Amino acid sequence: MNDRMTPAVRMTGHSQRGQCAKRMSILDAAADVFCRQGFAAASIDEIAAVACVSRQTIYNHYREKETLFVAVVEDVMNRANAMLFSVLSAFPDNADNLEDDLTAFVIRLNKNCICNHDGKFLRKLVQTEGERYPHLFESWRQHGPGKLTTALSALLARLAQKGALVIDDFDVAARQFVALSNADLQMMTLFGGTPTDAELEKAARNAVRTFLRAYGRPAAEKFGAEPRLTALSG
Amino acid sequence: MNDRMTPAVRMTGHSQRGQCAKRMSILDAAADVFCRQGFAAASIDEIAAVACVSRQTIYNHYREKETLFVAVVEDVMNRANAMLFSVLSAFPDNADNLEDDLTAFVIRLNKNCICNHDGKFLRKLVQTEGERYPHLFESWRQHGPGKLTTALSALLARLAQKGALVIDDFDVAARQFVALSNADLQMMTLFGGTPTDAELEKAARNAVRTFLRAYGRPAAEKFGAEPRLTALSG
DNA sequence: GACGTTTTAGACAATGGCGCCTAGTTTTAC
DNA sequence: GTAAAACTAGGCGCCATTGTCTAAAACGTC
Repeated sequence: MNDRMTPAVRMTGHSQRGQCAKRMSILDAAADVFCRQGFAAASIDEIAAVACVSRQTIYNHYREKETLFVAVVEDVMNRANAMLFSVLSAFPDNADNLEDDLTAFVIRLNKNCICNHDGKFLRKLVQTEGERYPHLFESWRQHGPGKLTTALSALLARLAQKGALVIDDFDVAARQFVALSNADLQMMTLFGGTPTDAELEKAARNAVRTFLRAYGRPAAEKFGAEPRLTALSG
Repeated sequence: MNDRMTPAVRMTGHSQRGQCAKRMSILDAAADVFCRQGFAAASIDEIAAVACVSRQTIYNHYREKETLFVAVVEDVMNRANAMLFSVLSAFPDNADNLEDDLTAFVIRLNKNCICNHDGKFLRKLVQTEGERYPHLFESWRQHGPGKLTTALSALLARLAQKGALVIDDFDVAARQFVALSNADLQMMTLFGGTPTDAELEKAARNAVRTFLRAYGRPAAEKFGAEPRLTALSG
């Protein structure tokens, strides 16, 4: 009977320690089962078993299966959104060592936003249940990839203004930057596999090198020129 | 005992014309419902209704739900595979007008292999049910994207040998070519939307332009030079 | 027109999940 | 220490679905 007493994942330790822990445990378990089975095939009993919680407790916190589902999606989306914001705030602002800085950024982006658990969960769920929940799809689109490309567009524009890049259409460049960043990993990420650090770095380096070949400074300045040639622009 | 009179795949239209039509009708309807609902949520009754066929007929042709599912996947995969082969066979072999030829190729690739009904169906299904049917995922990977990047790698190498491209790693370039081709469309394709011809052409042009900026002839020849400067290479 | 095959419509049991309820136990608050 | 709240285990009714079965009807062939 008591297969596992695993007391969930984390708890704050104050007053509603138990309740809060239960809630998080349920959310995590539900995310796991929903992601693996899809909404229809996921059973409340299995979620309860994974969460080490009685079925009634789930119905106590979330009125019905659908309520639990949207709560799970909201929870994961909030986490993913915060992480994306955090990663974006570290986009390189400096034209020195642009290739290395961009590579490091792509590594962080892939590792923490796209190839991580939440990112895969959201993509899979949107593709699986997006038809049944259009608002879910729209919300994911605006908060996830939409925000990413919009923000990247502005960040690339800043770099272009400093003379580090030559870009005609910032939105296109942003989408291509994301596409290149995932070119080597999307096959692996699509299904279970998680890339190793070596694979992450290789993928990022390939992506940034090609991106800079296309959008970097023209060849005349690129070869042997110091980055400070057009200094005052920043 | 006479479970199967099915004489393989197609017939000239004599005796069992009706049977073949029923089979195809069932396959099409099942593909539609499986794609929209997923395997678990798809009901045989709905498939029968969409196919305008009695439920018993489905159980007559396919022993159980699972049998029908794998038949559907095989069918769609065969179609998609044939289409991919057809599109790949039209990859530009000539270095003249490379940008236009590549753009036309990308348009065909997106239109007939990636943004079309079968392509979306397979991607969605692999992501939805790949965990339950690993062989399905593996088969799709090898026959679909795997074959695409492998073939593209060889085709790009041929162009590089003619001096039209400068590529260090053909596999990476092939993956990036595919990634760039879908950069503008994947958000639209991920869910219902089908891109218009104008969107298809714009996406292809953006992709090819960036790809050629990165892998095209070096800048010294690129700027203002006629493509015939090194004529004998073609 | 007779015959065999296929399809149809509906009924059928079996299964399993959802959502509710209750009785009993544990945890938390005061 | 006690009362309230939350949790557990299990049972229950309801409903949808799967897969089988049967009798009637449609189809094509001779």
